[in-house]
Amino acid sequence: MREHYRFGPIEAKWQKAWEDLRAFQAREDDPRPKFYCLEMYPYPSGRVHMGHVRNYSIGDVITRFKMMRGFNVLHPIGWDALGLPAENAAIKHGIHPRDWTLNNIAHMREQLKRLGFGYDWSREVNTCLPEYYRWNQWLFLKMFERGLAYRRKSWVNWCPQCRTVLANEQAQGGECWRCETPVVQKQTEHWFLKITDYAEELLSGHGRLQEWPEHVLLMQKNWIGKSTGTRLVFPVPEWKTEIEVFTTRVDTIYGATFLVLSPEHPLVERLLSDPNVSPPLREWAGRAVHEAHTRRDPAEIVKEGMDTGLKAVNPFSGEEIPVWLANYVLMGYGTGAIMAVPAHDQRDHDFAVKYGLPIRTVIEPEEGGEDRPEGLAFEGQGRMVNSGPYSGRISREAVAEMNRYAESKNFGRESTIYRLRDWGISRQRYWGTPIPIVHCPKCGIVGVPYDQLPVELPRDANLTGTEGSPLERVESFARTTCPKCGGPARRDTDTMDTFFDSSWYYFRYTSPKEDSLPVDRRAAEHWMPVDLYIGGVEHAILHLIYARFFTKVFRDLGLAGNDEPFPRYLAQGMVTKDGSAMSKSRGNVVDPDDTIARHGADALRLFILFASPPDKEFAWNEDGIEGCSRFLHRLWNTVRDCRRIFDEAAPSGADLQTGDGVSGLRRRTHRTIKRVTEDIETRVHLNTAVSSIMELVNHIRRAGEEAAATDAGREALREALESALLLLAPFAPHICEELWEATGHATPLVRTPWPDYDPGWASEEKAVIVVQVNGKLKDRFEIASGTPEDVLREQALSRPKVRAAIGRARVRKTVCIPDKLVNIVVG
RNA sequence: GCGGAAGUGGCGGAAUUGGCAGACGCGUAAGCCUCAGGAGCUUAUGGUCGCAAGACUGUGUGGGUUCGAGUCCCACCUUCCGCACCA
Repeated sequence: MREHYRFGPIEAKWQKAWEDLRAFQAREDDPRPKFYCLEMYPYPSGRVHMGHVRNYSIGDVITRFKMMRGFNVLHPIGWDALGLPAENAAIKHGIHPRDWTLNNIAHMREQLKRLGFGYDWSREVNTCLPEYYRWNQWLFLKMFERGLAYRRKSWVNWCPQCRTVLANEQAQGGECWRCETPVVQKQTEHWFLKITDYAEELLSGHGRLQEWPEHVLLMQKNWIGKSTGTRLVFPVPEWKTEIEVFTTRVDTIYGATFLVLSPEHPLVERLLSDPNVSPPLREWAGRAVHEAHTRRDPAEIVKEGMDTGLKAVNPFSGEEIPVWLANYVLMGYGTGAIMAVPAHDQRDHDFAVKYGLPIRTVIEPEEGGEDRPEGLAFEGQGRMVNSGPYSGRISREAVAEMNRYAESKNFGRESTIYRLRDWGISRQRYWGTPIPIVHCPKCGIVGVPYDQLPVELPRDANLTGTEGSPLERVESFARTTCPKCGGPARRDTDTMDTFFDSSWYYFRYTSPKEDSLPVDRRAAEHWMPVDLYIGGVEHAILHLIYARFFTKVFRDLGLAGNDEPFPRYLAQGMVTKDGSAMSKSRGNVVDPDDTIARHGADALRLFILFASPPDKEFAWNEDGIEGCSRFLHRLWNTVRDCRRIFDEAAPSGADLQTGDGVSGLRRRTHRTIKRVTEDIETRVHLNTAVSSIMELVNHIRRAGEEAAATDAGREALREALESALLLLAPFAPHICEELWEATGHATPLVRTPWPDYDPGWASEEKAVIVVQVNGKLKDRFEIASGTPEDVLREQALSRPKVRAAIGRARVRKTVCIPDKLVNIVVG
């Protein structure tokens, strides 16, 4: 072994060795229990960044740990290779998106290999290749057949910068999720996936996700936004039509003094088509529609509205009330129309006050509701008043009866609604999966037959970045014949949202070469579900909810048997530097390649795992990595020094049960094995696992000299040293392999089992008892573990310092906790 | 506004079940080694007071429960995150 630690050649050597060994290739016919460890696959932007390094380092520790623990581990990687940046690069630099993407992948693949991550590269998937995206098309057609994919005209979020339609989720806060440009509204036909069919199951499935962070479940729950109430119809006699509203407070209906429609409500179109409608109303409605979607800061939005002049009839009371339009009613939630109860809803109250509409109290607090604050609606439950036959009833109790009455009279029913909306997947871009649909003037919308898949992206699209869909202008692509009638027809020229790809890629890893179905059912049954999924919390809503949705669709299509893809999800924290996220715009990016060149992959991995727990933010700091680099050098030197000791007097397999200096080292070794095993296995607290390995190594250095004196000592030293290498191997695999080999092992570490600990050795022989007087620490003493309480008490009371602290005070009570402390209460 | 998470040394962070606060690492200081050091080794390192032994104090703030609270309860402050007129 060399005198000094040179990480460069060592890391290259072992990366090649693992590859030659096919150490990370997973096989279905392996009899050991399976473990599927998955990290979110990267977008091939060009370079691996620290967020990737962190994400994949965590996954690699789990992978290597589980392998050493005897599991058949599947640890795949691939590329989320379709999407906007490739196209923007093409426009900017004249490179074809395919070439740009494949070049980036080639470079990033090498970067990942240099980091020493143990992937099964034979399962690599790449979503921009037809071998992958043909299954997007296959899945789309299956969904189309089942009515899960459908086309409708709707207002869509349009990003003028990216020149594409965005899903609501991608336009949160009125800004494009990618470039933060304000989103505008357009009305077009496009494709939706009916995720709302699964709203209830996506919500109830949370019950099975106990191993998810609670806040992620909560975010999803809010996103799904289940709400139970009543649907009611208000007749509009003048137009011989009716307006349907949704309310959670049917008990307040006698206080409904007007109805409000969203400016986007379908009835508004009819209203405005009337030539007699007043110009101000027409103008206001048009403006409100536009503003409804370009809103920036919700706090700035002022409630505005106008009277339509129409009247509707309250189905319970028969009262005729005015119909208004107002900007505070959203078309996207419920029915797009509400009954306004100003006395019992703050928003309605504010609106009624502004426009002088009547406010009628119909609920009174059950006790002492005399001094209600001015200007505030009473939104609580209480006793019903002014409510016809229901007056005097308790509001909470009347709801069920009112629902039944509405249903019996056929003007309403109890109903559940969700905030979740169907997922718009059409994109007017080039670098995506073509939607496998043909538009025939005779037959209408026709799916491309399965035997004609994939519908391949044409290579020669003109990517200028100008308005409209690039595929629309590629005549050779767009012009086709109808699969049904054979007549001339046009292809759908939209491409799919790339979240479609990532919604099922984890299935594809289980059988990446399968060529008759998206996934081989037997392989899916073998590997699914993913046992641990690791990735950034920024995907807590979008990606994770879409993936859960797709898993349920796979199940319903008979492709797989699981309900949930990721029973355990670890939401990894952000990587920051100088107080903010690393980003090009802030200029605080640290390049992993530079760090590897300076300190090696092992030091980088070790540091990124050591500096904070995986689920917390990680603050980069240049000095910190030097500490880890120093630790690896120390480890190297320690092994080198110990080898000299072993060379001089080889361990003879002496009895490890004896020897005094030996037992301390042994206890520490076994305690460390226990601690590290539990930290990785149950808590995934990798930072504390690393620190206890550091402690063990530090201890070996101090104890080495003394231990070297006896046979038993040398044996204990060897045990400690080898344990340290085994425990550290998942974190810093290259140096550990090298040192493992240097200490005379023929089998590589990657094929060596994780060490077991002896519970007897892992427990303490002696306990330090803390003595408190009135809860204040006064003294401590060492005693054999398991010493009974009365002996502890006696010992504690006899200590001079304790006696001094007690003085002449009377001992009222003593509290004894075996192996821990004695607290003497005086006074 | 609603919901959630978190506040511990100069810094990143430990403290697994209510029981020694500050593990491990960084930084800092002194010393050793060295031709040299942005290398290595040793020691010290929450704060205040003290020559010292030691004493007091200390986990965002204020209360509470308890023999004992970083940990449990109540109120508040700050920061971060999510949602945001959701009927």
